[in-house]
Amino acid sequence: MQTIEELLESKNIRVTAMRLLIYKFLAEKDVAVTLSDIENAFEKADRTTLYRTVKTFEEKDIVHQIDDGTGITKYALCEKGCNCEIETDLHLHFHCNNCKETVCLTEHKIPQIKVPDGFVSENVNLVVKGICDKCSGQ
Amino acid sequence: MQTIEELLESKNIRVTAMRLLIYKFLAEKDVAVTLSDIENAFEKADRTTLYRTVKTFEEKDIVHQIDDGTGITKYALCEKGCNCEIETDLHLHFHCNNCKETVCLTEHKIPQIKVPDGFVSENVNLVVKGICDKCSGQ
DNA sequence: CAGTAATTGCACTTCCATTGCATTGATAAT
DNA sequence: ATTATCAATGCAATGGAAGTGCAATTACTG
Repeated sequence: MQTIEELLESKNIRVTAMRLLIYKFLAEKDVAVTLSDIENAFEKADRTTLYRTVKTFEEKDIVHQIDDGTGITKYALCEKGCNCEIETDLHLHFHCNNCKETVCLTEHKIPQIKVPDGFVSENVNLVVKGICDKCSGQ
Repeated sequence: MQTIEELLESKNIRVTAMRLLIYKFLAEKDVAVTLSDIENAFEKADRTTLYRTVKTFEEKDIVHQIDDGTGITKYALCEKGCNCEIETDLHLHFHCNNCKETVCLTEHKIPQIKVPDGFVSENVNLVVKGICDKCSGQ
């Protein structure tokens, strides 16, 4: 169990107040968030700073980007089971058509996808849309 | 074998010169196109008209929208094997990291994706990225 | 404590998607 | 045929998100 400071240092990222706050914000959310979500949570901070902080996290494999088809990029913390740098170890994402939230289904790996001869698969993005557990279970 | 006019009429869309031209343009492309692509092909026409024409086609299941992760919406004609209105009959899309083009792999159906209890799957979007046949086969 | 490099904030730009409104064009009724 | 009606088109403008340049600030190094 390492602290956030230790995590950032291990990735060669300077520890700043802003980064700690943004990391904590992401850590306490169990859904993927947009830049606007972060912006609303930190109205004092500048959009650009938030944008670049998230980009830095992304480069260092602290968060991963999610394209859930809404047209707005979302971000979520990479967790223990999420080896984003390994392209074959991608989990799927679920987008709820009801509450519009997107979650990582980390435990559900993407099955091997066959592509026609001549095509070389390097990466797979799989988004399942439907009704999430919170919205269906009432 | 029906004409384009008959197709449009069967979908209750008025046959106009613009729509015929745009349909033909889409029909002769074997890759998904952006609105800008269409715009470049029809410089005389207004962007809005092209936009709304494609939207109309989309509503009537003549074209389907593709989100290949580039952030730019692409469109492709629904073909015989493409029953877009039937959610369980979705094919996958392939985006080439080399030539940046996106194609529909209509013959490759998406395998059944299991989701956790409580989640209800209604729709699946699968984009495979890599190198396409044209770019790999030289 | 000074010097260097990275981080932050502000202003701006670009690109795509989308809408309002006036005008043109096509269908239906007289 | 002529007009009335409604859809389609074109023009202008807006909005949202992503991204960049530069100056000011903050954090590390010696």
